[in-house]
Amino acid sequence: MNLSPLAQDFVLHFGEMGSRWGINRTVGQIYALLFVSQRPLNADEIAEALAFSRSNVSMGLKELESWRLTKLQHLPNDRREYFSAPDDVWAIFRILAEERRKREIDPTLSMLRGAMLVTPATEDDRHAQARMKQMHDLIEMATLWFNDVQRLEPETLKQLMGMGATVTKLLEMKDKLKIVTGGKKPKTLSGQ
Amino acid sequence: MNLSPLAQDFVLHFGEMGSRWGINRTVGQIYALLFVSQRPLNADEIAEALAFSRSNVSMGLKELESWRLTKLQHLPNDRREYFSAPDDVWAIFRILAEERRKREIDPTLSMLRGAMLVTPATEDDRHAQARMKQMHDLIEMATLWFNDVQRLEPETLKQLMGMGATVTKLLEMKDKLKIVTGGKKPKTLSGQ
DNA sequence: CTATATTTTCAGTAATTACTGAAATTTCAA
DNA sequence: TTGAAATTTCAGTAATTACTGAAAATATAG
Repeated sequence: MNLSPLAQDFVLHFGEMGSRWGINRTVGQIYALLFVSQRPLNADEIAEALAFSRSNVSMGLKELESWRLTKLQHLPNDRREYFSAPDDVWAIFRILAEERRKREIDPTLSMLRGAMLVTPATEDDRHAQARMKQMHDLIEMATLWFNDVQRLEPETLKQLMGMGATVTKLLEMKDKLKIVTGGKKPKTLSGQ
Repeated sequence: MNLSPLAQDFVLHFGEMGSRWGINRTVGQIYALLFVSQRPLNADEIAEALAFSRSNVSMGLKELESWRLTKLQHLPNDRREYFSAPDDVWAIFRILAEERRKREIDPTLSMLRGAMLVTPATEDDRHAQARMKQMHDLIEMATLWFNDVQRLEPETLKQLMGMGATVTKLLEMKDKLKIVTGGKKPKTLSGQ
């Protein structure tokens, strides 16, 4: 199994990035390889193509599996397991984002929630707690929003993103629409 | 300088998270300390409060400075530099997101752009390149969107996020509004 | 069942990243 | 200027994270 320069570049890059994305190099390369491969690969093929030890590949695949980033299948007259990447290109980014939320956001949110419950003893603590509350509210809002967005269909998400900067225009429109429907007077937007 | 349990918890937690957020433990703790502190602190005070070496604090502050996450000031009759965190709570998240984009997205995007220029030699390469294009288009769209959103005023952003799941409803509204501006009477909105 | 192919686990080691202390540099009052 | 206070740099070391190879466990054909 020798990779073309095109595939090799992609795989190596994904490996380097992997460590920045919170998955390690091995996992990144394995995913990249499966992502561009036209046919499912077994663990030995992966180990050979990437020059990793068999055990490393095993661990990497296990991690990808736990994130549902592999599809597993068997070929006729072959006991070995064959792996491929899901067709959906969003999959990897959804998973990376989701894992990050779990590791990087949720613990902070719950720490801050705990801090909100403390009765501050000193003036310093009162100030500290007020600052933490600012941060808490911000993160909570962002998290709720993220949850909502994450549930959107890829197609809707695409549409939403495709609107790009017009998102502010939409906000304005929202207010205009309130006028039309006889609702409250809209606040002026501070949008630049 | 001894920290209250409340502040201590926050600072230690931010330190642990720091390494997950792409800033290191030292930098995380220093920022957290400045964030909750009511008054500016000098480097020695920071080193003492966090039990880090003076040099480590120096490097950490330099990094925070490079990200504009500190305000620097001087006190009367004191040569030392005093540091505090910007009031804006968004600041840290904006910076973290921006740094990540630079480190984690942009290099991938340019690698993929390069791959798009190659003329595929084999059927395997044709397939690999098609997959890469899918990924490229997705990342490019997300990046453009991110750039747009990043430029929004905190107030507008807050409003946008506050809408949460209704974001889909907004998409619907967009279509309805077309009807409105086209002269037809609007339907009642189901927006919660 | 038994033998063998396949996969997984894990202790040890390698590679990476973070931190310290000593020395060098900068700043500024006198 | 000068020299003491303040800050920064950096080589060496500590701590963390990733990888390997050997051994154990699991699965399946006969």
